[in-house]
Amino acid sequence: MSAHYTKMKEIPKTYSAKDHEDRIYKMWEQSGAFAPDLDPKKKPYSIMMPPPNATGTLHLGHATMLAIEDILIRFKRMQGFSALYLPGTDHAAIATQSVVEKKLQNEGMQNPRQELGRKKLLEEIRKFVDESKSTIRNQIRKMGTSCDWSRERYTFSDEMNTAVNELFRMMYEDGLIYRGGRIVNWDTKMQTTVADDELEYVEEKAPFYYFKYGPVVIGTARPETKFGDKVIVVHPKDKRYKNLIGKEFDVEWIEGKIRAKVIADECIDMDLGTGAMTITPAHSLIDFELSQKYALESPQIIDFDGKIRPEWSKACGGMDILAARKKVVEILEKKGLVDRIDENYVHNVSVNYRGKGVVEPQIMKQWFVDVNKAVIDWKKKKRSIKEVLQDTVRSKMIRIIPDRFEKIYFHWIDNLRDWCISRQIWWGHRIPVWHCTKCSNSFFSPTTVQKCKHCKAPNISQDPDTLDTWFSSQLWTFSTLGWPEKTPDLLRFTPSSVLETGYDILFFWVARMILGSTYALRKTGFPEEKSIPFKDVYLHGLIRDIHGKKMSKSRPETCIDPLDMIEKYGTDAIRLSLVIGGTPGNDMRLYEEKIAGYRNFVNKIWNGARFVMSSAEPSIKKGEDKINLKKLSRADKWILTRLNEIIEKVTDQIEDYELSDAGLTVYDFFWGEYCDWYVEMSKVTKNPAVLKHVLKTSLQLMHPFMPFVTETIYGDLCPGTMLITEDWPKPNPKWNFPSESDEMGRIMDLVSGIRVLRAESDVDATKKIHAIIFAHEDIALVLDKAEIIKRLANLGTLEIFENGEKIGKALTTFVGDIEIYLPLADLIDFEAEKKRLHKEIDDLAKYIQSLDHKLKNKKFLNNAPKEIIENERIKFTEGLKRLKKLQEQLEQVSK
RNA sequence: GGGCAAUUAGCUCAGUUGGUUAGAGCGCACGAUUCACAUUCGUGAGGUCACUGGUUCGAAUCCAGUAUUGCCCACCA
Repeated sequence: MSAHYTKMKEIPKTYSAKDHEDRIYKMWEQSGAFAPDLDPKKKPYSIMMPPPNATGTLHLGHATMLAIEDILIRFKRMQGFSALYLPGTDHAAIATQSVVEKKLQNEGMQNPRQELGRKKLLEEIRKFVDESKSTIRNQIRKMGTSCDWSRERYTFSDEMNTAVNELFRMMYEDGLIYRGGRIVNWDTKMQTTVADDELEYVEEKAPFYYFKYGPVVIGTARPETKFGDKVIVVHPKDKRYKNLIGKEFDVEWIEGKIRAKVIADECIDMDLGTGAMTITPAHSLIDFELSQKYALESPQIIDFDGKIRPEWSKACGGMDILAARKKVVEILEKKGLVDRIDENYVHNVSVNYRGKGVVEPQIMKQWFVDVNKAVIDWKKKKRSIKEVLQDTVRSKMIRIIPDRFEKIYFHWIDNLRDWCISRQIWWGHRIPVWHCTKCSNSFFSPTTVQKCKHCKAPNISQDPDTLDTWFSSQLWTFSTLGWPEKTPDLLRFTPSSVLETGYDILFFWVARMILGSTYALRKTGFPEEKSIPFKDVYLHGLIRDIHGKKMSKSRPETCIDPLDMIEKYGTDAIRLSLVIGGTPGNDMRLYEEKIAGYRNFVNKIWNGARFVMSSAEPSIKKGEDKINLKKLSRADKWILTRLNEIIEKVTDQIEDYELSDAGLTVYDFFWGEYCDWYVEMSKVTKNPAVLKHVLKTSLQLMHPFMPFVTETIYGDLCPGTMLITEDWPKPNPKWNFPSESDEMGRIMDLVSGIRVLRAESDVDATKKIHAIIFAHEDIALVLDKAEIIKRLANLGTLEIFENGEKIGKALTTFVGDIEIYLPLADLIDFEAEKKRLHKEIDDLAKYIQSLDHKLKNKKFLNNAPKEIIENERIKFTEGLKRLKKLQEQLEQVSK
């Protein structure tokens, strides 16, 4: 028993991820490998991690994001970049406050806001965030994320608050931020406004009512908003109503007589409903815009709790929307004003995507960011936010991957309205503006003030509202680096190299970062190309279940928890299954069998390494894997040539963000070429230096994808070094042996040929049979590799000749010119073999015929490129050769 | 209503600028435990590339249209 064998027994047969991952992660973290090397000669590469909610837990979206980002950062770090991967968490304003309020309600509180007051509720939330923050941090670590924890940031830290206030000041003084009474989306449940793109629509079937309103019939799904309607709008070209336009009259309505007038506007769709509508300016966007246009009143009908204001109706005052709707219809019915009711009307109800509270349009004083005011110095002109948003992408300063999202992005900008940034919740950055009740002026101040800036009176109070969470998120890429101070980190790492996130967040966040970054950095002296937040945007798809459906908590059987999967299969396996098979911007299906499949690959690597390290000195001593060019066998030359090709291919694929392909490239190479062939050949004759070198290089190539298993093995293979900080492999120009590679290709085909013959006959698979080869030109090659052929094809004896008489009573095949015979006389079912040959000859004949047809087609010969024609000719002659051999075989068998 | 994506083997997906006798993994079938690995190895069956036209010497690939599925945006008085 050799010493190597003893060593092998010490290594477990299967790789147990759990036994290594935490230890390896700790080693990386403590070594300082996650922090960027600040050597000024190194080029910067940076990724700002999209911050998960501080109170959240890791889900598949995070896991995908972390896997992709970590692959990129590890790759760049190994390539020698000064690679910064900055982690952080988000205070997630509305989401977090609603979670804590709900929690307090479950603990018995009726209305936490009222009962606790602002200060105490904020304390509660802060406590909750502090307690739960470590959960997500540890889960990020579990994914193997190589981010620099010493630079961790939080969107609601004091530093971040300084940055938010500074941005607010700049925008406020530029007149970009203004306060105005406008129609906003009011969430009656959370008691706050929400932005336009935070709305979600739920389809609902509701009756659609037609009411007689004076001389016209109007249609509506919302009778409860109609108390104060006194303007009828029709299309100016509508013949039905032409003579009514401009007229006034009394109409009988819900609460008695109303003086109504008729106006005309182009915005009316004549084909919709009756072509006439009354307007409710306070609770509909279009109606509001009309009321602005024609200077109409806009009285509030529904209050902020979603109830009818009492002054409108004795019967309905204080009622909920649905109850009031019923009541109004009842009243109108009694008055005989209901024309008809369509019961099958389907419309969309707006809800807040956070918490799903019903959203009502309301007119309120809110803070807005003007997207049309030209204030940014951009390419020698003052430009608006909208213009800059468009230019950064149109001019390719920012590249969106996949590029089809650029169109979606432009479309979004075209429809962009001023951004409502104030929220009526407490958990968030407070609006740094003070109002004076005496002179009714407002002014900016980030700190507490005692007196009004204008009239010096002490009657001042801070604006009660907080900022939309995306207002602070828009600063993420540069406030994390110290802005507004010009820190070395900021100067070095901005713009980020790539922003990686899900496509569902393109508008919420990606667009707003472009907005915030270009504005703030241009204002503080950065040139245009340094003011963008990132150069590339990589958008990953959503993870779905095996049927392509969204994973949903209501169907737990379809849900995959990444942490469970890590526990069961290891982090490397889950990382691979989230990356392989996915392309940017496309959703991907995930199921447990897939993860198990990649776990098998992880184990394959483990065992490949186990073999190599047990069959040679287990570790590589310094310089020992230097390859001696003079001592290379054909097999060595083949695998080294392939390795060179693989290095080049994988590098290109990762550079091009083709991560799935890159992963598959190393997978196929390691398993299908290195293990299946080279390692098997090494069991006959081995070159330990090459064996180890290819293993070592493969580990380097696979490391970004599967950091744990590769680092674990590397630790044994190259003691004293850490894979995470190793150099990314480069192809070695000396290892280019195309002719030996071709030769080995023929040897492998030959082995496969024999295997096929064996499998087709009823020969016991374990039986060591005899084979005869006529190798012709390849005689030296086949003689050289005879032992390998014997072993891989499981032959007992092998005779090799340059040439010879065709052998009867044998199974035969050929590879190129090489003839192979398995003289198994009594074991062969010659009838079956004849049948097989007939079929093969028939298929081949058809194929040759089609080629012949093609090669006789003058149009083909005139139009196709030379190489293609040449190729077809080769295929044709090869086919003929093969056909001839098959026919000879058939003759032999038939004898 | 507008737009985007997908449609290839039983399942999940590849298929580079048009030129392969259309591939992989899983699953299935048959066979294999001599010392890296049964989380393994070998072999195989299985496809009118959704449909209809068109462009071309040549189409899974390009164009037009249709169908199915999913998503996004807008509107819904």
